[in-house]
Amino acid sequence: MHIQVDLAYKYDFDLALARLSGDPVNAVDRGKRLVRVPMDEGNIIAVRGIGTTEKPSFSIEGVLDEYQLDEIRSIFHMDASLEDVTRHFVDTDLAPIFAEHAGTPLVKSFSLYGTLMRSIVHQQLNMSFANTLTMRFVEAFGTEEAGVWRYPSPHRIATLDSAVLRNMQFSTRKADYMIGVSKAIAEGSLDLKKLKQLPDEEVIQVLTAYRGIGPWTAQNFLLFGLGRPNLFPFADIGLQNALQQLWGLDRKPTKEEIVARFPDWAPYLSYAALYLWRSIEP
DNA sequence: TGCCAGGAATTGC
DNA sequence: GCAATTCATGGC
Repeated sequence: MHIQVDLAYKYDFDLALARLSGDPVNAVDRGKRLVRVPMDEGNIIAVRGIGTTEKPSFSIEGVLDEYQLDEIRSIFHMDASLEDVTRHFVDTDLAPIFAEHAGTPLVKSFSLYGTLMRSIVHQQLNMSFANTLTMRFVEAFGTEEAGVWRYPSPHRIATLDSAVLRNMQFSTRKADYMIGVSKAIAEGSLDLKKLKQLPDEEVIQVLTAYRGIGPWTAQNFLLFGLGRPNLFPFADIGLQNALQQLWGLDRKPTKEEIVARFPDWAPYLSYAALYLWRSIEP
């Protein structure tokens, strides 16, 4: 079955697909304007762009109920207006990049656990190598169905010896982080779904209590895992580079210089981050 | 070749 | 408390 979803605001699906395809785990076909989403319930839902940026329309394909349709709309940010966000930044220093990439939605990750594992892998590694490692992790321990990869269960990773990951070119430290967090989830002491109900600060407090999860990883989880609108990972080197370029600095901006802009950008700090990242992507 | 990469923990003062 | 150091390896 397929359901058509039309949006009344500007939405650039091709940009969304471009960003999603940055992670090779995602089953994106930019030519067919299609992405297939492995749902937590086990089924796979395809989202196909059948409209334009100015007149966005989507075909949601697969067996799904009302709950899953809501989930898809939430993941792809088809449930709130991007116009409000864009309008908010018109009078700020970020106006040019919001104009250039207008309609870029905040698309969430397809898996909460995957977001966490991927974030740990990406800590202090270049994107290319980090993506290679993430894909290697998923292909070794995850599952695949009809060309769509799914992150492994935390239970599977919890039982691994760190040497196994070490042999796959993960650092011993990263391996310990990933296994440790997976154990907490497998044992039930860490429930990622429950974090949905907590405010940002409490989520950060809960997550950073675990070895390997610092502020950047926790903020990343809030932003791309839970889709929270007001997070800015100021420790992110990519964001620092984007701001250095935007502001024409010959050095990286200081934390103080970045935080000084927050009053203007709030309550949409996540979108400031999203569009800044977008501004330095090819 | 040496520095950097979508950090975090540990150590040193 | 905060800065410096360590981790670990591919990319350029």
